[in-house]
Amino acid sequence: MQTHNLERTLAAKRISPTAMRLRVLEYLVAREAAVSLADVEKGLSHTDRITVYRTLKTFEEHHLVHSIEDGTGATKYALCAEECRPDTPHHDLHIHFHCRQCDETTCLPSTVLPALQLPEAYTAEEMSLTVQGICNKCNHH
Amino acid sequence: MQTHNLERTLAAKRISPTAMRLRVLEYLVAREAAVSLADVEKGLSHTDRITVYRTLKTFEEHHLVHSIEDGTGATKYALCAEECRPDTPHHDLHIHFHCRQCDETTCLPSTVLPALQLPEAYTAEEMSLTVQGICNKCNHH
DNA sequence: GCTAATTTGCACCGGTTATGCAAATTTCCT
DNA sequence: AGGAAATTTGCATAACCGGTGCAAATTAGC
Repeated sequence: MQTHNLERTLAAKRISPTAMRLRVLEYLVAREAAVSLADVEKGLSHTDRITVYRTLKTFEEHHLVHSIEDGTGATKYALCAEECRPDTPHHDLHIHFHCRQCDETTCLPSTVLPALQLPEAYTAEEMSLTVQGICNKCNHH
Repeated sequence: MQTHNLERTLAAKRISPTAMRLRVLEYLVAREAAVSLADVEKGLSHTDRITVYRTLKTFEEHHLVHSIEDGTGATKYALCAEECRPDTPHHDLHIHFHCRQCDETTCLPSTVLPALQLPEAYTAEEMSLTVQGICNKCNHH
């Protein structure tokens, strides 16, 4: 994502542009990796944790971000791809990569999930694939 | 797994067979689905939660069980397949299926994960694939 | 500008994951 | 079998994450 008009981004997902939401979105855009609630709280000064929490929930409900469980225990959030529409169920069917060295979690949208053959009588609705390892930055010393 | 000699199972993974560990293992064997710490605590009477917690951690360290993050917030544990050796890194490269109706999480070992093509310079060490949906039992009304 | 709706900030709760430490148990050795 | 050393257990206690209720502040609609 580049050259952001933050208000425009919020409006596209039908989110009222309050001061808090603009600050949180600005923080999300600046960061490449997925962020946790604690990350945002530390990154922005003079903010209430609960308000940030609800802001991220609002972003998620309006499909501006998607939540990621990367195994660290804390839910992380990353901006959705442009294709995510505010009214359709969004699918983040890409890999979420957690680097055990720098502890950052990143979306790998280029890696598409292969179709799965589930056993008889199982119905899949959602899926998530998390990979643990060493990311490209940490591999380049 | 069938006709268990519990002591033998523990010994194979180099775990001292204390009374507590035998009880927890017995409970794990009896259950088909993955169990949470709270499940074990409720299933066994007169047990200390912390002790069960540490017992499961010990089982995990010795590769008797593997832990699963199914999105419910609580870590669940399931017995490892026989191939898991106590000294090698264990791979639970099967699907973990969480049924949103009966709320049970099961391992689907028959469904092998296809090899992934990660982007340049990413090194994968572990991965987990969780699928949410309706399981076979709940689909059969 | 004024009213209604939404959003924010504070207090507070609950569940899960953890740690420290003394008592109990198990292991090991003779 | 007995007794010391190592491990394991149980209790107290705490950190952390996610969440709700409610009144004050802010925003939106007219």
